[in-house]
Amino acid sequence: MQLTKMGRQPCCDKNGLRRGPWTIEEDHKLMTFILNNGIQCWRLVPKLAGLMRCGKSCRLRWINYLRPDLKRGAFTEAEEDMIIQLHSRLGNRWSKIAAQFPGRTDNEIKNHWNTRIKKKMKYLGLDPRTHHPIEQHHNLDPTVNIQNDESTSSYNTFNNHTIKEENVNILNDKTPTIEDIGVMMMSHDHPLESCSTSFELEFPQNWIDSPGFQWDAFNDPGLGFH
DNA sequence: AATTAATCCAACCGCGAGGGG
DNA sequence: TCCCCTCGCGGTTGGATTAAT
Repeated sequence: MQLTKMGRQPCCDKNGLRRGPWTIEEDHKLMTFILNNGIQCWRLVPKLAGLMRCGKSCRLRWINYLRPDLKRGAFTEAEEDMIIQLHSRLGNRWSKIAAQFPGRTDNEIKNHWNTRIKKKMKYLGLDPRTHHPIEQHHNLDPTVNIQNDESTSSYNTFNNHTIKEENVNILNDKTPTIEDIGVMMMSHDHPLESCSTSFELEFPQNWIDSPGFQWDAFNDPGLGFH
């Protein structure tokens, strides 16, 4: 890759710019600036907000942590099921997947996939990339694994679901992929809408408590927080 | 209590897409 | 058409935390 010829510059001028974890003060500066001014150009944001960060870092911090519409907390089983379904169709297109989950970030979903769901699928004998069984002799026996299996907490995603009668045909025809299982569960009891009803705003308490913070600012139509 | 291993997740990096001059 | 720039995406890293020994 010939960066100099193509003119692509490093994301930031390394000299004098801070990296690493954000401080409360930095968060507050960035938040205040965006609330008051919106976002026109990320490259200008740190300069105008008085931050010694590159625009890219500011953008990431805003999107993954400061955005007021972020839904925090653990993923629900329904969300996990939906992620698996979407991943089987979209692959590692995390932003596309995240678009189906209001309040979740692509980074959050990606991390959850890499740390939890992948392990769960491997444990079930499924290839996380293809969503198909890894080896034939490790076939998932749906009648055993989908029903309650108290001995393995890794099966939780499937534990609390029963299978519709018509779906038994699917299981009889072939070894189900995790996508099949997801379809069965979605058709049964977990419409995605149920995930968002528990939507909850949880801001970093430290700067909510700080002087000058006003929830009213989020009503600014220019910011699109509705 | 100390050390090591495992896990989690925020943040960084490199790259491609796309737009403007 | 080419060059430059910004933005956004996906992969990866590394520090903090937790669990195990």
